[in-house]
Amino acid sequence: MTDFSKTISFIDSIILNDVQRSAVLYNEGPQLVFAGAGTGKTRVLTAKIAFLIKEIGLFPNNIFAATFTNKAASEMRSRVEEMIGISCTGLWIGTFHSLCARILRRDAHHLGFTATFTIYDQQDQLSLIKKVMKEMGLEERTMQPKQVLRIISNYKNACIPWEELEDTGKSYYERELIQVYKQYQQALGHAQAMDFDDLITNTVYLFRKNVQVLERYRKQFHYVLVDEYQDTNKSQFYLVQLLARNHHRIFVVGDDDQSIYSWRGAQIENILTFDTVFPGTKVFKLEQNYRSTQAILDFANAVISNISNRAAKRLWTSRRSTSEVVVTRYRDDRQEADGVAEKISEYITKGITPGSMAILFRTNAQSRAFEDVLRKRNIQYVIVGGISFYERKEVKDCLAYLRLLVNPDDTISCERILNVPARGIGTKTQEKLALMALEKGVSLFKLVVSREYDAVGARASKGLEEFATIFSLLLELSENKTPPQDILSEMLSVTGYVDLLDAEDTGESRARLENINELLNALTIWHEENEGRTLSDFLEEISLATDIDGWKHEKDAVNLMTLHCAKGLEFEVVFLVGLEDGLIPSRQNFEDDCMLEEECRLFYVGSTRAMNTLTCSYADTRMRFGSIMPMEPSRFIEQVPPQLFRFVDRSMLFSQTVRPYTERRKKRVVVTKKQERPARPVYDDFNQDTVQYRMGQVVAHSKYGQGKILAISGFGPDMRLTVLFNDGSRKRLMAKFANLQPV
DNA sequence: TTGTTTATTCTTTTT
DNA sequence: GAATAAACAA
Repeated sequence: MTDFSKTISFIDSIILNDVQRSAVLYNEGPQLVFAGAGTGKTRVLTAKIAFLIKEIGLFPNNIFAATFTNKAASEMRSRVEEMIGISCTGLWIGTFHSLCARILRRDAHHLGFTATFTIYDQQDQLSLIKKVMKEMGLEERTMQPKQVLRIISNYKNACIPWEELEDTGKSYYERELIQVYKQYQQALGHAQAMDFDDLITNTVYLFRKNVQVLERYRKQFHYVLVDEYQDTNKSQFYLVQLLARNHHRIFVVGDDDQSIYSWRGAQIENILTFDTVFPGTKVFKLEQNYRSTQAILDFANAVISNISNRAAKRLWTSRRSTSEVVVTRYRDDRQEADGVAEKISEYITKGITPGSMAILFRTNAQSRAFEDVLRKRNIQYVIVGGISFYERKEVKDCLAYLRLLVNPDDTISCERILNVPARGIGTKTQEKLALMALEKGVSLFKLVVSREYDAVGARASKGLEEFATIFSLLLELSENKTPPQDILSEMLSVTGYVDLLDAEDTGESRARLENINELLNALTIWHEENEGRTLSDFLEEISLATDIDGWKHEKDAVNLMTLHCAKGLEFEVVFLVGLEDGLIPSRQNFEDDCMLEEECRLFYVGSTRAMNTLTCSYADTRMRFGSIMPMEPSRFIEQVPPQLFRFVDRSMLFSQTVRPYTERRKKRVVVTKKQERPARPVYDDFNQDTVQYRMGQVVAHSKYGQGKILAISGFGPDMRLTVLFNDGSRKRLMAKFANLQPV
């Protein structure tokens, strides 16, 4: 055993429990740390890195640490720096994608790529696959591009190149698919582009193909650490194995109960069979939860207990419960949103910071109802994730211009902006140009800029000339090392992009201009903070940004995000909403037991985000796909013993209110499994002092006389009634002051 | 070729 | 209900 007695004082300065401490100090070989939710995983990982540098004497750049988000990476980096008081700029910490991009920028020339290759996001991938399929004459009807992309992604995640698949296709369909895969990869190559999967797989291919390169990195990385190991896929596993196979200095942390990314190729087996791949693995189990109260943990444990194949563990806590878990039934999604918002404002009044509360949902589409109702109540909120800033049309247009300056082979970007803003280069001209480019063996962009294209129509010819002129100006600026924000603003004025939006002058166009301004600001700030780095670095950074990366925990804003996005976070108060069959578990996963289990784990992940208060809810009906759908409570809720939560039924509060969809509701009542529902409605203490009203009801007012209720909005103390009185006047009244008497 | 309208699919989840 | 594709007029 190595003697670390002299190190005790350093490690003691970090608060660790016994298991955490021994996991940090162990230095005899491969380590697998099972870290349940809220057990201080990040702390262990950070302490481990600090220990390796400070006590084992590794240099920061000897360490390869893969985290799940860039945000986690930069936080860990600064925590390590705090612990050891040494700058850790050399530390290789980041997502697998960022780390691989870094390797590939340096070494992808061995694979025939330039150092400035472009990273294609999902939109770009889709455009490219559609183009490839069109060239092959495949109908989108027979093969859905998205589906094709998913299959290709699966191949890549398993590190199976198309070369291995050629001539193995059993059916016509399969053979065509493999051809698409081949064409797609070759198109990526021609465009000097890689998609997200390529970043990992190409790194693996590089290491497999080129032993010298692999050896160089093996020598550099004395230690490999992986966070969220349960969410790694096969290619990531190969990568880790290639780096650590010889020295076995590997440390992985994860929790099989929180594996929620199998649809992205993640293999839960990676963590469950780790000790057979790395013999002599020492397993550590972190089971003390520091986050949640007993009630929340009991609830979560009950949720996860329905899963068959899991590593044995039992979370415990010493935190006594302050409140019970509540499950609320609502009539529809709007009432749910309103109920949650109402609770939130109650908590705010009690002095709980909005920033310590979160609303978690299964799909991004669910956020809208909450946004509306929070805005109405003047409660600040942030949506974490969702439609990324960098995915907006106008932003992507700008980025496409910049990308072309860095990578003239990037055909997808070129096609995107060749006619944006419109300059008379229509689809027909573009098709002609594509053909010419193919014949001459140059990229579309090079063809146009060098003006080597043959005759085209007069209008198109003028447009192309304009495009070429614009770019010769921009390229010149770029070569003269003009700051990127200046290049961009030059492009915006010379193309007339801004003028067009200015002229439009609608709410939408103004929002777009604002986004463009924000992009200019972001570029300026980045340029100031990253002296010496190139435009290519900026473009990479934003392509690989994770949803959570841009999120700064604001004190005054309630957080809205998907369950996936919430992984690794914690909040004092959590609202888990939309707990209905079809949503969670998602309808698409009904058929597959493995996927159903994953949905269950997702529910578990959501529940364990809560520190003090957990409120779950579901609705009887919900607006989906533009129409109202009847919903059933999630089967996962029904699997939890009823004594572990308090059931509150608010669905009967008003017989009819916002939407009069009586027919659907009648139908729905028949379908209801009455016995399986927790008994009779238990009315929340919420509404005791308000009177029940319904639409169409005839009421009397002390001053205005008799009238009929036309509409009801809000509820509880905020309920407002629109009443048509017999004298023909229409009044909007606060229910609690109006004192209306039923007639 | 461009800008309108209409039809259709779509929602899981993300690097 | 929104975003995209197809269909159509100018």
